[in-house]
Amino acid sequence: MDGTDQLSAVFSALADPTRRAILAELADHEATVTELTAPFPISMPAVSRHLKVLERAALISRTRSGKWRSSRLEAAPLRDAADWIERYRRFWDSSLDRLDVHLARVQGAGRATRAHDQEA
Amino acid sequence: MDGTDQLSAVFSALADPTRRAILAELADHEATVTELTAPFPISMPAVSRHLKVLERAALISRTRSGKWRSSRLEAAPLRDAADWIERYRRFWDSSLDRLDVHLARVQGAGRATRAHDQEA
DNA sequence: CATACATTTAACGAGTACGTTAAGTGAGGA
DNA sequence: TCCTCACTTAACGTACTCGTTAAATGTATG
Repeated sequence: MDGTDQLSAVFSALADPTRRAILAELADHEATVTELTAPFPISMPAVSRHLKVLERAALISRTRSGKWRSSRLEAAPLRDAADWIERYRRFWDSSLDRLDVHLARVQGAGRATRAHDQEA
Repeated sequence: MDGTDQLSAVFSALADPTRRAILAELADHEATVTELTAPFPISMPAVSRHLKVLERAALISRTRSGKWRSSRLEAAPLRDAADWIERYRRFWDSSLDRLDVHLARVQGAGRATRAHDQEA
């Protein structure tokens, strides 16, 4: 088994409430480490490490702008996570007549065919 | 922050490939611990612990049938996880004309209004 | 009752996660 | 150049994860 496959890294990153909150923040706007630290009762080094985890999971990208490092949301891995979970939709979505809508979206146009690991 | 909120427990449970594979197994059929152990190169106690993690995350329920304990998939928490991720769909779903389909499903009929923690 | 079978719990070890404070790096500004 | 600001890395403690093997536990069954 791989040390850390992509999907595991993503779910693992999402397992922390602070990191989820950081992603929520970044959904609104890019932000520097200082800005991201402000809302939380933890130190800047702690936030810096959270950002590193998110970066390793490819959930954010970072660019240097002079003295500041700006973090930007990268949602592609969330798509993979969503795709994985989607397989179980039928187990909670009681109205099966919605399946067509679901399939329409999953196989929907506007998205190129991507290779998916079959894993689980 | 909470010791372990529900969503964190779910994402944390999903972060392990073995546990994801167990869920995939249970999607096909209920299974005993022995049956669930067979496909994996780990000991039964290890699987037993994975099942405990999944149970704490409410992703499975278990019933005793004589000598055996059967595990059953409980997908409700996956719905919560999916709902959380869905908020970011617009960041990877470039074709915005699919938004209506998305909204149709998210707010779709057949699902009672549920309370959602606003958290992140 | 004794034995076997299914599963869990205990005890241990290595590795990782998450927080802290203190020290290091790198880019501007006086 | 020296100082400051933004951020990262180092060092540390505590706690949790994931695996192991060995010892319970609990439920048939001979």
